[in-house]
Parts: sequence; C-alpha cells; structure tokens
Amino acid sequence: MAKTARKTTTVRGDALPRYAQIRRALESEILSGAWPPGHRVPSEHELLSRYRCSRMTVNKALSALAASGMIVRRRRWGSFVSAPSGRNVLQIQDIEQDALHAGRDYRMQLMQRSERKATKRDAELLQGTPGMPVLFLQCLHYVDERPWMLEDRLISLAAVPAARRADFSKRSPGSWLLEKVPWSHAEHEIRAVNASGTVAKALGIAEGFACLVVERRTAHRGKAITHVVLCYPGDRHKLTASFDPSGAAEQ
Amino acid sequence: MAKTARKTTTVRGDALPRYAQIRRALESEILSGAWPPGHRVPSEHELLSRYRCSRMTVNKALSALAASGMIVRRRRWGSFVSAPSGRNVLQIQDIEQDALHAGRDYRMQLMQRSERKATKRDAELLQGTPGMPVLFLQCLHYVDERPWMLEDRLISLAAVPAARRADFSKRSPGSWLLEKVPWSHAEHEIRAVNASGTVAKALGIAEGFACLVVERRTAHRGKAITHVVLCYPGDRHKLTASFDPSGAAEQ
DNA sequence: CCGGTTATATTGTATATACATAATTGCAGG
DNA sequence: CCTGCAATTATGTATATACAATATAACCGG
Repeated sequence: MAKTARKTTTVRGDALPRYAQIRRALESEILSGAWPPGHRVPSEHELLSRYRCSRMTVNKALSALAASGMIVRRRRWGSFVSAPSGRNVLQIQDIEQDALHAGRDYRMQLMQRSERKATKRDAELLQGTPGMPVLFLQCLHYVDERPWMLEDRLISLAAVPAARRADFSKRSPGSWLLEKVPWSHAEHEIRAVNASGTVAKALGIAEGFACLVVERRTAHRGKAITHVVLCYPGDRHKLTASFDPSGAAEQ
Repeated sequence: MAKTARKTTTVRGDALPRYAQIRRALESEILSGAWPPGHRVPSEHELLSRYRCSRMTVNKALSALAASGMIVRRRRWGSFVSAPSGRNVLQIQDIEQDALHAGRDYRMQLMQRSERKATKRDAELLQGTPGMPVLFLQCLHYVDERPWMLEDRLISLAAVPAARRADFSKRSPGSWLLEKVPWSHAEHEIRAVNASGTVAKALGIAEGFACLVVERRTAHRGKAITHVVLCYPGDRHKLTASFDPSGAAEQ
C-alpha cells in the first residue's frame, strides 16, 4: 500500500546497461574483423533505430569507443574504425612499486647523496639550465637481502626545495616524491645494457650481465621535477603488461 | 531575414566545453595535491550548483575522471580521489611496428619454418595441449641492411589454419596476423638477456651483448593465436612511453 | 535493545529535446 | 563559371527529467 507503484521504464534483464551492450556489439564487430579499419560505423541515427534507444545512449557508446581509440569520429563525416596501430596500446603498471612489495622483504640503502649545481649533463637530463641546484642520489634497493635494483636520481631543488631536508636513508626517494610532489607528465625509456663494472659490483652480478634499464623523467606544469635511472638485473625483473579492449577491465 | 533567430542557450567563450572545464578543474585539484588520495570529491549536486550546470554535465566530467582512474565512485558513498598507484599507468605504442617503418629501409628474411605437433614447451607457450598443430617461424628483420631484430614465433594452426598456406618469405608474420586475425587479448613481457651464441651470430653482435626481449602472447576468445619472442640488440632499440593525465592527449 | 521498515543521499542509466558546429552539397544570381 | 548563401548531415554539447540501485541513517514497534 505505502509503496508507490513504480513503472519500470526500461526492462533490463539484469545484464549490462544498454550503452555498454551497444559498445560491446560494435567492439566485437571491429575485433572480429567484420569491420576492418576504415569501415564506416553506422551513424547514431541508424544505431538508435536499430537498438531502439535514444540518441544519447548510442552517443555514450560511440564516445567511449572513440575515447578508447577504436574508432575515429568527425562531424558530418561519420565514425570510422581506426587502424589497429591506433589501438595497439598496452598499459604498464607503475614501474617502481612493481614487484617490490609483493610480500617480500624490502629495504634500501642510500649510497651517495650530493647537492650541487647542475652540470651540463644534469641539465640535459632535467631539461633545465646548467647551474640550477640539483640533488643527486644513488640508492641500492634490496629484496630479500639481495641487491635488486640500482637507482640514480636527480631532483631539481628549484622544483622541490623540500628534498634538501628530506631523509632518504630510510625512505626511498621515489615514494617520497610520489607522496610529496604532484606530477602530471612522465616520459619513460626502457632498454637493455650490459652492466658496467661499478654497477655489477653494486648489484652483485658479473660485469657485462644484461640489465633492464628504466629511465624516467617527471615534470609538472612543464617544470622538470626529477630524472631517474633504474637498473635491474635482467634475469630477475620483468615488465609485464596485458592488453584488453577497453571494456573488459572496466566493466 | 531568412535566418531563424537563434537563441544561444549556452554562452561559451569559445573555450573548452563545460564538462571538460569541470574535469580539468577537478583534475588540477588532484594533480596539484590539494586533494590527496582518499579525499572526497564534491557530490554531483554540489558541483552542479557550483558550476551552474545540469547534473548530466557534471556526471560526464566525473565519469570521465573515473574512467581514467583518477577517482573512484560508489553509489550512496560519493566520489573519492584514488591512490596514485591507481593512475600510474603508462601507455606503450605497438611494439612491433615501432621504429621500424620510420622512413628507413626495411626487409626481412625467413630463417626457419616448420610445421609440427606442439612439444610440451610449445603447448606451454601457447597455453594449449601438446600435440596440437603449430607453425614455428624464425625471422630476421633488417633495417638499413643491418640485422635489427630476431623473431621466434609459434602460431596455433588450429586457431589460424590459413597460416599453413601463407607465404612468410616476404611478408612478416606479425603484420600478416595483424591483418588476417582479429585478437582481443595480449600479454607482454619485457626483459633483458645476454645474447646467446646463435642469437649473437644472427644479429651480428658479440656473444653476451645485452638484448631487449619482448615476449607476446596473443589470444582471441580465450583461444591462443600466437606466441612470439622478439629480440633486439639493446643499444639500438628503446621502448618509449609518455604519460599524461587523461585529458591532455584527447582534448 | 533488537530488528525491521522507511526515508534519504548519491551515483547509475535512460529519454526527449534543443541548439551548436563542421563540412559537404546544391542551388540561385550575377 | 564562379560566388555565396542555404539546406543537409552527422556529430558535439547541454538541459530537464525520470526512474533504478545501493548503502546509510532514522525511526518505530515490540
């Protein structure tokens, strides 16, 4: 009695929402190859009459597909399946935290710390000007008491003056920065190198052993914050990534 | 005269659309650190009265932020800034095509080709069963007439029977598959290894030279399609990636 | 105090509608 | 034939509205 009679306007068999269904349907046309790159996706009008729903709903589906790079949309032109290269993007989780805190024993040791005016090379790495104040840190990270990774880091003291007084003997500069300093842009480079004598000694591996090197430059509002080189023995560290068409992970 | 009098309902100073403005504003609160992880984002109601717009508009902004992993939303709970680790994802462009066709001279050579019943190891790599029919290919890729990359590939003939009759002496199996076979899931692994004698010989580098190895497993609807190991001399190939908070690249 | 019902807050989905924008097509007038 | 305006098409953005789902809080009878 007290309950107000509710009219169910949309009858969903407890499945995905309509916009997601439409998105999936289109996605599967594309991923199955039925709609090759360049193929014209039906217009919003066609889709709304096909799926018997409002334009906003198909628009949501199409916008999502466009955002994920599966299709390209242009006014008056229509929507078109984009080239695979446009969507072959894979995502890699944060590199630093990765693998370390997987229930294993972790500790780090500060090997070097020096405050200095940027050399020409420092300036290049930070994309700043020589002479700017920088902090150089070298840390050795251990996992289960074995040397795991060697970190060479430059921090721009102009951008992060607080770093001058931070204690990096316990706290890794990476996680300190992550907490203290917001950043909005990062560039990574990943390559393989043979360990030099000093690197080999620090990591307890043979000279020439293949290492995976991750180099990262971080900036905020166009101002460089830090530049870091992480060197992992190649047999221990792997980067893994998995790619799924947009919907799978989100829904 | 003929022109119908048009009322401009929304006065936009030719700037970003409102939902993008709102998104940016919130994003900058988060990226600037003003709203730390766990901080509560104003509710849609608060935002719509603050920005004087409809709920759908703020919803679009918030949904986009949620999709990009900057915030987490829950019914009746509200929206909260997510931990940085949730958003430290970086994107890497397609690995195979990368760098190759950058205006340089490319050619490839088929070194080995064998059709066989899957060994135990083959089956493991393809996540299939021993005895299944597979095609093994080894290709050497040249850029500017220098050996550039060595590819070891397994293709499941059950999933791609057409591969049996394809001519891989000119066409790289990677691009052939990309065109012929839709795929929906891929897993990558990236590591560094010292070149073995045979690899070194093929690539024209010294034995033990550090190589970047990219391993990829591709599947469609849970059925394995191909497994490939790409081996690049470490000094020549680099993976690069750049991360921006969602909006920058799209808008 | 317990246990259930009811109210409420907040996001999720969907619709109908309107106007804006961009680019092409077509037509009219010189 | 060229110019320019108008119509057309398809997407882009925004509003107002309605109902759904979900979890907390408040209330209330026993």
